[in-house]
Amino acid sequence: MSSTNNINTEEKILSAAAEIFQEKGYDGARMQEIADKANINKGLLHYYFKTKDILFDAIFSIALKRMVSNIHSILAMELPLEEKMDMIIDGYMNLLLRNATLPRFVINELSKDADRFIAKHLNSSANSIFIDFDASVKKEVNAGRIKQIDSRHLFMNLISLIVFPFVGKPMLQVIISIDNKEFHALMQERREAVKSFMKMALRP
Amino acid sequence: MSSTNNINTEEKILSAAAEIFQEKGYDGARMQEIADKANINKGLLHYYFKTKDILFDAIFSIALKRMVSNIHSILAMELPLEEKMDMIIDGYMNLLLRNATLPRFVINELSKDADRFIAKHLNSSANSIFIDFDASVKKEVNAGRIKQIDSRHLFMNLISLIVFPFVGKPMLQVIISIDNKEFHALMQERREAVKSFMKMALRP
DNA sequence: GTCTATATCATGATAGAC
DNA sequence: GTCTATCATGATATAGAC
Repeated sequence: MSSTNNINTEEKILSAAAEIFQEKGYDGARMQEIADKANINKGLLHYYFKTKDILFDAIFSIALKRMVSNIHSILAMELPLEEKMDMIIDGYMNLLLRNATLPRFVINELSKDADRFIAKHLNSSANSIFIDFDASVKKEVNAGRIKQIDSRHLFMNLISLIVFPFVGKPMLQVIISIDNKEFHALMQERREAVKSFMKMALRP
Repeated sequence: MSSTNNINTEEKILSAAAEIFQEKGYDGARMQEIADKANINKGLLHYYFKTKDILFDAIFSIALKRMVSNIHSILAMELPLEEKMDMIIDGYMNLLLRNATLPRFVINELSKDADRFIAKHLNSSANSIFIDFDASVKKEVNAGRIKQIDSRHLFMNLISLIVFPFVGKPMLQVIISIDNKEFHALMQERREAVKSFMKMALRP
């Protein structure tokens, strides 16, 4: 019997649902397609997750945490600014090279009703960790070790350089006209490219 | 009678559809909601645009062109690299400050089936304009006027810094924890922030 | 051109046998 | 737990009166 089967089936569902939801979004995803991908039928799918919303929330919650927990834990560390930034670059690039559609999914669903999702899925305690980053930047600026810059723009620049190429891939490919293979090679190099670009921009 | 009414109604539909599709995407948009926003009924909506797909294509085509035509025309110009980049920053930031949801919409729908959309909506002649940018960068690098850098990464960096904050707004707000008002103020400053960041990074 | 009413179909969800 | 119906809803699309 089936305490083992339970787990296998539920995991099969979650894994299938993650793929479908990430690829097509909540609105585009079909319970039938998720059931097919998990090799079960709709009835059983609804047995494990009563509604599409409940299943979606399970997937989205994991995705959102994956997307922000890295950065929160790094920002909370006691480290020099440069090391913090390098760690963020390494951490995110590793994550995104493995799961390129994650940020687009999170951003999209978040943008439908950000407040609701944040309240629902995030321990609001995670608040205001950014003030540490801000303090780091001001310290480095005052010590003359980096150029004067607004820490919020600096932070946005950092995240933009890392995340956007993955999110905006289809648009970038239209403009630059490179194929998937070239694109992938470019992303492999990008970890170091972003690190050096940030350092170049900040040198006094 | 109604040659005037035609135009007004069609424009009302296009304007309503643009709002709804951009906000909710193809899958999330409802013909009923578009009809409501245009102050007509579903029957009339289908009289002007036989299917949802046809209406969507009309909207998406405009959005895609708006998103890439700027940049294509600028890249095609005979101008020093720095001026080119400043023009791209100004052009895009103006566009996005006026229509912040445009890039997310384009990227999303594009990512569903990039090839189909590109073939359908873009004169494929627009190809390979990027080689001009590449040549500009190499010239500046060889002349020692900017730091050594891969032109494709440089281009990605430029677009990322401009576009991502608008696309990733909900996620950035989760991490930085700023409200809409602060965010808007930040975007107002950002035009100059990006210009100076790019120049700082490239100085030899 | 514009409206109301309706056909058609797809989807999320449930009921009930095994 | 798993499956096979089946229901109920809501969405696109059409028909036909005005």
